[in-house]
Amino acid sequence: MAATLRLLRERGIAQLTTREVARCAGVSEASVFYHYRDRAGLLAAAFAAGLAPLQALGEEGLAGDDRRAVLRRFGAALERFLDEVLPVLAAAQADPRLRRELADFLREHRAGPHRGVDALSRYLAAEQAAGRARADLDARVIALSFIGACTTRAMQRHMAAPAGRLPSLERLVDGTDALLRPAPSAQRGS
Amino acid sequence: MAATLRLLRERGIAQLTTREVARCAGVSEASVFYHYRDRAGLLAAAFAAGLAPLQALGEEGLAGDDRRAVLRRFGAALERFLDEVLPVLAAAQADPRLRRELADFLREHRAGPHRGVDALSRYLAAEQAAGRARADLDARVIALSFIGACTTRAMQRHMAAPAGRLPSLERLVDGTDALLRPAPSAQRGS
DNA sequence: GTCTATAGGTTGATAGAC
DNA sequence: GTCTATCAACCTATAGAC
Repeated sequence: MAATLRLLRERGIAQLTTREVARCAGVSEASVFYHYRDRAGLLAAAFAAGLAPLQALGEEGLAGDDRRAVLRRFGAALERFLDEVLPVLAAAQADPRLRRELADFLREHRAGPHRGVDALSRYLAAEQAAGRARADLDARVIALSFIGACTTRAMQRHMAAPAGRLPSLERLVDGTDALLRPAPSAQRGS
Repeated sequence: MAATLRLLRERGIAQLTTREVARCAGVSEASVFYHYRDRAGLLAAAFAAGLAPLQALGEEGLAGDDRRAVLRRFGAALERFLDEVLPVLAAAQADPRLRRELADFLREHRAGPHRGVDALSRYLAAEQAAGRARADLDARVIALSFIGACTTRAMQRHMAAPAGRLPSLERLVDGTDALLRPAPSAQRGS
């Protein structure tokens, strides 16, 4: 399975043949079929293993006094996570059957982008409730925007496009923190 | 070529065989090889055609009096564009050779997420210069965040995940417009 | 330029010994 | 459970007629 995920991430799904997996794992091809029944079973297991981090990415780290530190930690964890998972998600788009299996998996585990949005927007709403963030902003929209920015950065990296032309994570964190800060007038008026 | 792109988007790259393309286009398989030399040539041509919208998506529509209308138009165009292009980008991840070709294509045409970020942030900077948007915000960060949000929405749609759980485009536009508005104090102070 | 026919190679999967 | 040997199907690509 380790060999399968490695091949899937490094070479893509096209070269992920049962032969290559067996060779890379140092076993015979028949062993692969004995354990996973057929290629579809192997891929299903690989997807379940490759997407396991989906559930692990909870709201851990989404707490702390320094909001910029919280955003930085969350953004960095999200991007690390996407670097691992994006290749697997992309591979599932190669075949309609795999696509359906992925959709079922996401539905069954209630996974998807909205999970991160929910978690982050809860944190932002708490910041608003505590008076540390502008209360007139839409927390879910900010959460989606921040997560979307991290996702776009990870995608650009994954496509090996010319890097360094998108704002850095540090700049993204600073900019997001800035727009959350209550307006000076509101602070004076309290 | 139309048949190729249709198969690529609907069934994924795994089932994109020269046989199926020929059958779907109503020609013989040999014709495919006559025109595109080999399967790699066919795929290269399909990528060039499928990614053509990358250049078309300029800053058109990024002007107008009503900022919310501008954002709505830009966001809708971007999501339509992504619905077409994401399947092609995903397919390129199936094979290392295709991946390199895609990276070269993006480099050569200076395409990539940063293009949209540049265009949108120019518009936002103009809004700031005109005093219609908070001048203390990082325009490039806002642009990346808005584009990232649209991208994440398109990705969720593309993965056939349970829809409707992310903020709508309308809500995203309203929320982004809101955080851009100058603070009341700044308006009074002028 | 388009076709039919076919070669050559790769892949998924099975049989059967150990 | 793991191996070797093998098969049947499929896919890319070419040859040659029209």
